[in-house]
Amino acid sequence: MNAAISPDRLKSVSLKPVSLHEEVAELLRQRIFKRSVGDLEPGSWIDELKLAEEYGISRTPLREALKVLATEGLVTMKVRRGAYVTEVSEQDLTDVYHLLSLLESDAAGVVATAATDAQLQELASLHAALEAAIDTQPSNQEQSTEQFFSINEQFHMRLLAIANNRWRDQMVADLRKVMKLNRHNSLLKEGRIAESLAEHRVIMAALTARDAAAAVAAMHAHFRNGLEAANA
Amino acid sequence: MNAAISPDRLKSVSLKPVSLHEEVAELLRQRIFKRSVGDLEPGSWIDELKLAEEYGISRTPLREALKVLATEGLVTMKVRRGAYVTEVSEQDLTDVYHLLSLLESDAAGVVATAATDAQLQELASLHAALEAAIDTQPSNQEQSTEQFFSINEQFHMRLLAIANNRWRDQMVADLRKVMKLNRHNSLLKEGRIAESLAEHRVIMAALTARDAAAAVAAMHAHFRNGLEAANA
DNA sequence: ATTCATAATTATAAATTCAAAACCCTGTTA
DNA sequence: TAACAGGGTTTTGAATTTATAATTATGAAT
Repeated sequence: MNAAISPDRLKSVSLKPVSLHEEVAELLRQRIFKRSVGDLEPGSWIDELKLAEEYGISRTPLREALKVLATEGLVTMKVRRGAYVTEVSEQDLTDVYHLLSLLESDAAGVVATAATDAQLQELASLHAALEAAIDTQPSNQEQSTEQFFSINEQFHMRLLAIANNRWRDQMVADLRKVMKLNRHNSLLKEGRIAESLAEHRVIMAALTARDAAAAVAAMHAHFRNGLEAANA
Repeated sequence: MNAAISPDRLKSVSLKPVSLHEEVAELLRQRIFKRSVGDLEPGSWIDELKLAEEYGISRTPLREALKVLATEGLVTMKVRRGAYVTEVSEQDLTDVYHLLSLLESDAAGVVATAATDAQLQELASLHAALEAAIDTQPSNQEQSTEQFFSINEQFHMRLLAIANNRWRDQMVADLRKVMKLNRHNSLLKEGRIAESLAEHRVIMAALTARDAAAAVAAMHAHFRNGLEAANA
């Protein structure tokens, strides 16, 4: 199932070494997000001994990883009772989505105000790529959709990066993780691609016009529509 | 200096037991916030061995606590190099304050829209207490100021609670911790009490009128003024 | 004298061991 | 039959030990 972590992981996997507990945290995140039945389901108890054995490590780094995940909100720790995968209610999802919308909309406003022309150009390029991904009508529509999702994510990421507030970036990253705990985790449903593209056009226009208020409003609308689609 | 943690801490301190690493995390937070010279100053390396000895515990729970603080942003961990107290730049402070403002303003909007009449009444009571704390002109002005700060904090806390989004609460709590890393950590400067009170009046009026947009704007203004005072 | 190599020291990371709390099962009793 | 007591097992929490990376110190060579 899950291979043990190889001893030479550090050199083979990445240039800069990462501590074992962080690596384990990432592995656990992925398993939690998968939500496969019988394996780290929401609400389920996390068997430290079993996991440590699976990964071929001791309980120490595993427990450290669990504490990191707990601070991120992915697992919940009960004293003397161990760790449980956090259950996210519909209310939680709505709350988290609300905050994501708030943070990203604000970021859009900041970008409209403070971005350099070169940075706006970058976003414009990404937006153009987004348009292009749909414009083309390939026989393989799936690939086109996939590309759209990918570029869409890049656009949002780039926007946040340009807004240049590492604390917000961290918060958005954590909130997105929580969203992923849910089964309908996609922030962008299929079938909404055309609408989404139109919304992006409005956002881009507001940014280009350096109209902060409009950019905030456009991003808000983009998120609002996304939520409605997700709940449908 | 710092007394060792007594063995019977659990029963004596609180009803529900709390794990050692959480207790240590809280102690470390306080020490970091104190910013006394020579003791956990920003940027300084954290000596695990020394701290563990001071507290009379092993390195294991201490290291777990450090990982929690790292996720909160209070300390920074470098692989194979240990933990360092996070240095917050002026830029960081501005960024964090911006987010606090954003989150609390949004909360005000939510409260204006969704709070029950009883909840609004609660806030009104707190606001009245705030007015009263100033109205009285005691010979001891210090006590009055102290009371004002205390009630002010209660008001903001209650507002967040009523907005009822535990994820936002968590984020605000974390951001406030970061703000406390700074020397000018007060979100509310003395000498601004009269102005602050006036701003609160505007906020309260908007809430009572159930005017979400006005509440958001009023809270934003409240924070904007607070920042200017802090930078002065 | 400065630089590079290497040995010794120090500190972090992880594994292992130990202690104690919670859970579970069985048997007894009301 | 249900509830409770008690013992054994499991599992968490913390301490201790071990391994390894990084730093410092030492010394040799250019």
